[in-house]
Amino acid sequence: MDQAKGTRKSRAGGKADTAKVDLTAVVVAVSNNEPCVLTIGQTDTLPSGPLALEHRSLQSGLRTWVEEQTGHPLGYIEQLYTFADRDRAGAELERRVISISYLALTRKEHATAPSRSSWQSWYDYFPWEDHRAGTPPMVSDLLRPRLIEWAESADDDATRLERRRRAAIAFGFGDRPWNEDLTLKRYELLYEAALVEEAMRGSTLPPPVGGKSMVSDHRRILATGISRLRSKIKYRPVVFELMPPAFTLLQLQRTVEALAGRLIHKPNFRRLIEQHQLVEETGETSTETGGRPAKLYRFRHAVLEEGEVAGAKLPLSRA
Amino acid sequence: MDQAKGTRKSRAGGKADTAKVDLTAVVVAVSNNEPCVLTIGQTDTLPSGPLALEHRSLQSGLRTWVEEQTGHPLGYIEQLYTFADRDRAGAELERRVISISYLALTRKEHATAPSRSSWQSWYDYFPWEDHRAGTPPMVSDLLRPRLIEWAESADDDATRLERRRRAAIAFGFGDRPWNEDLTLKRYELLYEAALVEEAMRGSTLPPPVGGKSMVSDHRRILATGISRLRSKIKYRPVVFELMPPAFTLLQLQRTVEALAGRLIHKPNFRRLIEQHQLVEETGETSTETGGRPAKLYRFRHAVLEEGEVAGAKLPLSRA
DNA sequence: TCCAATTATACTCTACCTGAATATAAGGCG
DNA sequence: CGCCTTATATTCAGGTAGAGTATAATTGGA
Repeated sequence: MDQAKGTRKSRAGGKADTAKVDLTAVVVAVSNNEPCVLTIGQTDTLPSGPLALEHRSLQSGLRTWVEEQTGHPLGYIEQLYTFADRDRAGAELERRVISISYLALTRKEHATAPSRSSWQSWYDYFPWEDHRAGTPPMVSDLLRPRLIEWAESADDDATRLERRRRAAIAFGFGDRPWNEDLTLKRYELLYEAALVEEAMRGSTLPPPVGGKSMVSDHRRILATGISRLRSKIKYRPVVFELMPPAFTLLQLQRTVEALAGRLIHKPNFRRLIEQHQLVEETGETSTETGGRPAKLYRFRHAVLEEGEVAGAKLPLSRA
Repeated sequence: MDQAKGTRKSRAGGKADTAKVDLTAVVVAVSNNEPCVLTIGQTDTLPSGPLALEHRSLQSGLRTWVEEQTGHPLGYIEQLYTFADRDRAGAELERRVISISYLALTRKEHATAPSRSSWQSWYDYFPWEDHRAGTPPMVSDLLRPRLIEWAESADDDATRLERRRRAAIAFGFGDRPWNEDLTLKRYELLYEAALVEEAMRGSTLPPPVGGKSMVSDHRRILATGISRLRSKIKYRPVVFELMPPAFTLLQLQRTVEALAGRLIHKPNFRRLIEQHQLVEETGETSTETGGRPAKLYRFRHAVLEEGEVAGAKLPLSRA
């Protein structure tokens, strides 16, 4: 501690209390009922860049980098989390790297310029997170046995029990319900169990359990973004950031389902949307749905002005 | 943007993409039904210190600083927000300052060493946030007229309407309900209206509207912590971090009320606690309450292990 | 001693919210 | 025309939350 105090006083000079600050964005869009994240290059890398002095704020720095790297101007953004794991700093660096991550919601059509960015489905990175068609086979056939194996490999009974319990809660084993919000917890558990590629860099041991990995800790950041978004759609009307100006109620439902990774009871979904007056009819209808034409709706922007007081939430309340 | 790109390439050398990183803690305890925050010195300053290379992580750096400055080892902590306002950097500094803030919950008794720290009531800094005895007079008599004045001073009708609406939502004017979670929003509104001291540093204009201010942006950080905690007690059993090992249900209720700044319907509170099985009887009773002796309870730590799946939430759902 | 004040604990009633199922309407298409 | 598909409306039961009321067990004082 005295050491730490020492570094404080030397703030003007040394590298000890100086850091490189990186801004990283999880940019989300949904199209064709598939939730996507924006990556740059062919390298499974999230848009990011160092905070610089000419940036007026963290947010404006982030917007600048993302627009430059991907051609997407950002609308809605919110801060996610700040990471500073030691292993983020390459061994050759004498400086720590801080990574401030943001969640951004947009639509693919908003791109203004072609660029070397591309959209990837969430579920390419997290195949165990899509429960829209029921529990994915890979969960029961692959993850579950590997996690049980991991639990059993613990040294003492208490740890074994604890690991089994954590896995059961996170993945909904046994008769427990699956909770879509726990994306980050699930990823961290798989990391701890060394079942994802990132956890075993430099190792030669058993192969990872599935899902593309990403550069450095970007998959963890993506998991953080998914968790946050899945929670948030339940109590704030943020889905509409991902919708076109006019949409049918089923399109809206499918978008929510894509994000949540689970299906919703249709009549109840409509009831909630209507009773919270989140939308209003445009007067038009769409016949492109195969059956009876559906009314088109637009988001009632007034709900944003009505304050967080009133409901303004979406279903998915609990499994 | 080209400019920004330029700085990126020069990352190895210049000061442009280098920053000083500060860790700041909002340490909360409740005693005598008063929610308190830990400050150092006599200067209304939150415990804080620069992140240094020898810190294993952000959290451990924070724990080190707080323990050194206040003698309080920390238990529960969670990250709040990362700030990087330009005006945080003193004009003389060529480097940006990043401030990563945390919320910590503890009990005053946990102090291990005497120190130059002290506990201050939240409501000394935010007198408009305590609605336990009804809406405070200062809100109706002082804040409301000043906010209306501010709204009216806008240039155009749209802005005037917008300002009145925002004030009404944030403070629950008219027939709107008061929402205790909006602490940060209220502070930001007062800041924007230049009704708090921090907003008018260097100005000579009308006096601020009340409440002690803090060093630099520490009052904003405290507001962030209060907002987060007031939201969180509704869906996670974090209050128990602030309780002694054994307590009566009324003590528990008073603690929640102290945090929320509003009163709770007693029978409903007990019902919720019991039906979520958050506590278990110790078998003892307490007669120090003046009337009929009250059963003593302890927190059922098992609920933490039962996963965020089950309820585990507290009342205060909506006004 | 016994009453009054104080707090603890238990019970009830109603409105609303939620999950789930069912019924009817309006298009396309062979 | 009749069938398939999707849209839209309605109903029912269980649970939750707000609010009010009743009874129990102490202390302190008349």
